[in-house]
Amino acid sequence: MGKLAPALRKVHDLLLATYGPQHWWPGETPFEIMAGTILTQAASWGNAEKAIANLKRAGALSPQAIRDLPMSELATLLYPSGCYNAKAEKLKALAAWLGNAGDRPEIAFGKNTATLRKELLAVHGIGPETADSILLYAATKPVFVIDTYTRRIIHRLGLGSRDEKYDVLQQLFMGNLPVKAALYNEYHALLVRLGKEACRTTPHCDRCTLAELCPKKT
DNA sequence: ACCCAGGGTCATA
DNA sequence: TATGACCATGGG
Repeated sequence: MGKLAPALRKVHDLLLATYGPQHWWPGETPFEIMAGTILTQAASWGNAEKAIANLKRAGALSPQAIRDLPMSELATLLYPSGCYNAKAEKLKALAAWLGNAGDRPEIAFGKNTATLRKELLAVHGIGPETADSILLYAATKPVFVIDTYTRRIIHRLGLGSRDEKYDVLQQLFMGNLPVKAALYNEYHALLVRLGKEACRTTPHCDRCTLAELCPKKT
């Protein structure tokens, strides 16, 4: 456990006391969660949800169905989430990868975390944040997800530079907190919740929930 | 009329 | 390794 363990715990506890449990990731099946991680890329969750609803309505929320759909029809279903042609390619790649495990995420998730992460990163459309979101929220692996909100908040708290590498930020959390999926799940969701509230619009944390923890402005 | 949203890929230097 | 264009819709 590193030196910043107390600070990071304090942030978590304050956020949890303020906002309560976030109940992430919304989604009824592992595959729905996996699809969601791709559809929400650079898109609001609301728009991603519309695309998921379209897939459900079309009976296309399964790897097999996505492989069978023509690209143009798949893209049409994804329209509300933006970047729909790019995302159609990404879902095709995800569905192809799941095919290697007999279309059963539980089988794929049986591999050790490091191996699984490498495989996910090799899939077109899956980068570090998406891979880790899948590992944490679909596979329930203890992996901390780093997103743009997290970067900003860590910087505001004076715990890291703005352009820190992904792996470094991830280690900041995983080296200072118990390695538990339930904790990482809630923590990341709370950081996103906070990011939506105030930490984006205020140059300093005056209006922010974490104001008491932030360095005071000079 | 911008800027951003629970990013990632690809081309270029 | 490190920027920048691009994907593209919808809400503030």
